[in-house]
Amino acid sequence: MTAKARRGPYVCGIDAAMDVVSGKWKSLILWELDNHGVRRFGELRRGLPGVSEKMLIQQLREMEQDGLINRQVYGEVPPKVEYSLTPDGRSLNAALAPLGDWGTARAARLTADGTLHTH
Amino acid sequence: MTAKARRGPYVCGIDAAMDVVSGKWKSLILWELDNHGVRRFGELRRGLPGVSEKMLIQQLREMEQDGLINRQVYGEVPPKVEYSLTPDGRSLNAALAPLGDWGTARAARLTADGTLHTH
DNA sequence: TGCACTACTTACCTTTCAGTAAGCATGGGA
DNA sequence: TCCCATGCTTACTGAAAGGTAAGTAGTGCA
Repeated sequence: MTAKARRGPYVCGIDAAMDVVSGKWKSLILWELDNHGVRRFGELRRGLPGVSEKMLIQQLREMEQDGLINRQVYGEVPPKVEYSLTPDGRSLNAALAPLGDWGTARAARLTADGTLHTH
Repeated sequence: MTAKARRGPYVCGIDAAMDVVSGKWKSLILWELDNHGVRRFGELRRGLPGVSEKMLIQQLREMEQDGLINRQVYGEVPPKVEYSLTPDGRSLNAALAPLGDWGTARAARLTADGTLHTH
């Protein structure tokens, strides 16, 4: 097996969720897809500044395996592939919302304190 | 600087929250401290089966730096140190709850499908 | 003829994360 | 005198995550 052997026995729910959402770009992919509904590979790449093609595909593949996203291939040339969220992906994104709010509030706190190094 | 140079500019709130909660044991530490209120180092270690002393301290120190936990040292011999959550730590734990529920539901789904390898 | 477009794939390297094992300081009890 | 307990610290090692750069296929267009 080349893919990660994950889905091990989990200590708790957070564990199980983290297994699926950890990875530098996954939450952003979730967000992009939830916002736009459907996105092509190139659109996603342009929507996530700094991601490399290798990383983007890697994360998309894992998310597909984990049942978070759908991958629709059109047999055209040049190739066309569309990605969208599954119901699981959408509910995960919803479950991440409070965490996002917490993070936003924290970032605001840090900026106010001058603790954040913005450059 | 020996500590991680984190708190970089964040793309979104999830990013900021993940920066602080990623790490193999942090969510479990949060959970333990929320459950018990106050715990000594040894109690935490015994409460997190499989954690090494090195990892536990590393994560506790980072969480302290991030303002999630309080560290109370008693100048005794043998040493005695007590850890507890700050208000930020408690609110983070609350924000993690929906994610935990999602993960629990997912784990249940996987087990029902027979997709999960339990041994 | 050759270049562009798209969605990948591959090889290689660096950085980060995590685990093991050992050592340290101090005082009390056997 | 030696060992035990506690809460660390340090050095070394391996594994995993992530980054860079280049290559691939097939068609259309200049």
